[in-house]
Amino acid sequence: MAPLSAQDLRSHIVSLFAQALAQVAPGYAGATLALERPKAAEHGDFACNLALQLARPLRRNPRELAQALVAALPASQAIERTEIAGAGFVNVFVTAAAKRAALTAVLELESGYGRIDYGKGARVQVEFVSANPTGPLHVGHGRGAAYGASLANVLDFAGYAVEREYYVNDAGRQMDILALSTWLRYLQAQGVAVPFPPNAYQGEYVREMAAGIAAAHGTRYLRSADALLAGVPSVEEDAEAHLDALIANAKDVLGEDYAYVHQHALTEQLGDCRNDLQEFGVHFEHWFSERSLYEAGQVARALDQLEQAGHLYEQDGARWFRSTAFGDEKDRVVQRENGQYTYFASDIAYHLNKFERGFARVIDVWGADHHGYVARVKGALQAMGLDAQRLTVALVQFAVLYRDGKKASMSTRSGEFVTLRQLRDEVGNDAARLFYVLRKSDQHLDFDLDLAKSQNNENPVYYIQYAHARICSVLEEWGGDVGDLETVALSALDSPAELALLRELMEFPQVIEDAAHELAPHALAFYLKQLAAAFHSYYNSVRFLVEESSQREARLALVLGVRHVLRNGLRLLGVSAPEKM
RNA sequence: CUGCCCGUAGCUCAACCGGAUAGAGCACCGGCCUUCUAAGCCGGGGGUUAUGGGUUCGAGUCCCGUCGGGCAGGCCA
Repeated sequence: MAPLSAQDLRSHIVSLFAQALAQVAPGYAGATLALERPKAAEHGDFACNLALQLARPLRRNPRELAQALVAALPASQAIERTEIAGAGFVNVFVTAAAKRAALTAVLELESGYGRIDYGKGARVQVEFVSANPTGPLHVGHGRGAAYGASLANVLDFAGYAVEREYYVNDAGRQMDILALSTWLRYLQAQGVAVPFPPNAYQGEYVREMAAGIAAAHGTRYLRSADALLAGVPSVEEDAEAHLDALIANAKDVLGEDYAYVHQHALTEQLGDCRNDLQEFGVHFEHWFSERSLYEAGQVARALDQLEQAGHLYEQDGARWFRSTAFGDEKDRVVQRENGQYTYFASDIAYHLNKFERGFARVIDVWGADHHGYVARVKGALQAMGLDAQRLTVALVQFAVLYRDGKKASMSTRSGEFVTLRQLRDEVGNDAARLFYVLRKSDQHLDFDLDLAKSQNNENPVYYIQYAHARICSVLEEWGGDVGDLETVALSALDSPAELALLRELMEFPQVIEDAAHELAPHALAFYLKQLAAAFHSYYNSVRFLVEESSQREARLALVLGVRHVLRNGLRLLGVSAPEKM
């Protein structure tokens, strides 16, 4: 028979059932039928629960229905046998020849094996990280980065046209606080006696930026403390008002020079963030500036649109969006009493902009602490007459670091947080990338630093990579040209371990589809562990470099196929596949 | 107080949008290196899926209550 790839084999069997269904229950011919992967090998390679699902509407005994389906199932060379089990499952056992043919497809497709057309080229935007450029990325951002990057890779592999985007919050108050913080440190370094507010950015990196400015421009930004502190309420009175007054004075006192300090701080921090992510294997097609929304008048335009649709109103001097009309708990302010737009206002404009760019689907990756924002953003989209269903917000739970079995401290603002860079330096990029996506994203993550660093069998990173390195080692020992293995006879592959491994390889495209559908890269990570386990088991059960050539070549072809899949999967997760360990 | 998320082996976690006997790893116990990498493999014990009800052929999964944990509830971002 002609080699069917795993994906083709699956759809081949689906079509057989569709034909059987059309004969047994013509009225339900259009029903969507899905094949399950049975957990237990005794249940075959595929299972169909169609009979169970049709039992009720047809008012027929499910086992009887299963009998009828099996009887109506067209013959196929790919099917060894079928059996009816349990309440009415139809278990399908695929022939060894069909499984070997799937391996042939793996060897032909190589790095393309597993790439599917599930997304049908639809444009999808994945926006992630989007941390304020006000300081180094910390370990919480790291999880969003690893999740978002892996997810985007998986979606791309599943046939979507993916665009990765980082939303740069370069317009808000937080940036002003950073600029102020930097300037205050600069003044202090110049010997000016100014206080440093407790709610300003405390980190060492702020001092470094100040030193950089001094080194490049000397005393150009030196001003008197009196002018800066004029009319500023005390910290004890109102810490936030204190900060805001200092910012206002800084803008006054520095005049044109304020823009330089602001821009310098932004450029420095964004650059640092970019480097950090690049080293982490995370890249973006677009870095989208919040400020550009204001400069292009898009914030005002978005609010006009809401205004004209009658979804805004004035109260207490502020402008509100009636988000309660769309299921939110309370209405939200979009423009403050002082005329300033809120963060929410630019977020509305940003999402309008996203939708206007024509994405079939928009995925926002947010920290779980932002879950309260989902309703209002979706509400705003609806209010503007857009289909909020096209937006999916993937909430990523926090990651908590553990060292020596104890929580490692992670407080914000105080400057005492563990940065992503520190984490990467400590455990390495591979361990960080894999550990971050080893859990379902909506699940809290306990990140065990000691485990991530350990070089032993407890560490899943090494477990998977070791499988890859072992294969490379075997192929090198063999010394032949792996290209030749593509066409060798595979009929020697017939042991239970070999058929089990073939079955694992066949599952890969389906794993990609599931991971894409569920937005769940962890499914891929689990699969790779499982594939590595099947390989290690095989490795210990049989010798590859045997005298008999057909057996030797067939086995080498099989492990070469495993290597392709391990590489493809690890690549999507941003983890390296070393050839030697 | 209100809303959202979560609760699965001693520990860390899976379970294919309701399917078959709830699965892995670690830890614990016992085995396997003169042969392609022992960072590996093989075997063993371990569960009332927090708890009480409900829905149906069938529930860890859906609905309600209770207990326990996390996160939100600014004219902050």
